[in-house]
Amino acid sequence: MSEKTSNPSEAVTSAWTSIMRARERLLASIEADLKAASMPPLAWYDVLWELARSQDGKLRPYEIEERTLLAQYNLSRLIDRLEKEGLVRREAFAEDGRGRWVVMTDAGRKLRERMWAVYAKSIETHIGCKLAENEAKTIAGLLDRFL
Amino acid sequence: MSEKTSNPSEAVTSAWTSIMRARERLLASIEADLKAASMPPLAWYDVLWELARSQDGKLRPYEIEERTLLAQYNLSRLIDRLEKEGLVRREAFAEDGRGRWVVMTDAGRKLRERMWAVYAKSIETHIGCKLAENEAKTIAGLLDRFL
DNA sequence: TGACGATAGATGTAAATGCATCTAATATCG
DNA sequence: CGATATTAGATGCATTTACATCTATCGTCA
Repeated sequence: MSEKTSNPSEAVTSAWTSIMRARERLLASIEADLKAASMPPLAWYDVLWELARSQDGKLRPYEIEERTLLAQYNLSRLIDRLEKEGLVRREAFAEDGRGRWVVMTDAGRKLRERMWAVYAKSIETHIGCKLAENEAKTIAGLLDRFL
Repeated sequence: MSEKTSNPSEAVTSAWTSIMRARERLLASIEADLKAASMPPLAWYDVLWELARSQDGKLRPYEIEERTLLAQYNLSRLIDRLEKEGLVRREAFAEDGRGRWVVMTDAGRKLRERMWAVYAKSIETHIGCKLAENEAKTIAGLLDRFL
């Protein structure tokens, strides 16, 4: 009859708060490193990275949306900013008049690489240094259960 | 001589992206549940919870800041909103003219409890259901290394 | 075909956030 | 003591985000 859901255990609750806090702390550290290197925010990297790893350096907005988990309206405006900086450009999508391509420019590729140099070091410093290989795998394995 | 930091391993990088994505997804689900129940955002809960668990139901802003990882200027304005809703009130801190107390009101206590009913169920549904007890402990243990 | 609902993406407006800076009070140290 | 530095917290302003809605196009089905 009743939609009974038992309350979360102590361990589950503290797993959740650990996820929130770890992410908060780590993101702040990494963003700080990027900023210290005069780089744009991490969200820019995420989009550029999805484009870089795609087949032709171009994706539809909705594809980027799926891969980055950005909200549609946020992505739309993020693309505006990237475009304004010359890192991507929008092109028509012939097969569907509603669609667009987001195409990475050379400047976009270059910036992504420069960002990765900083970002990679930052990941290693803040995360890699504190985890054994198998621990990192454990984290990824368990957390991917939520995707 | 050189500040050599080796690049992060595949496993470390994917641990990081897993943290980001899991948090993103879970937070979105939980916030959606709260909103569906006409409740304020999770950040309100975090502050109210810190107040509720404190000795006298009151804390200094900087204490809340430390415990929630909110930025000082964000917290200051969040307290504005809470105060406007009658959930907390600011009081003078006698021992230091610069300081303030943030005092939880009865309405604040009540709301926190109502929020917890929703929040707890949400945690259990989205997280608890997908983790064994020892897995939850593993996550918390590993992620707390970053705090 | 043509009406209708669904989908891709953009956008106006309000709210929240980030950044820099400000005020007021306290601590430090010559 | 008095000048200076530091700390707690607030705030003006620009940027970003959330929410709702809009436009344009497409797919479906009578």
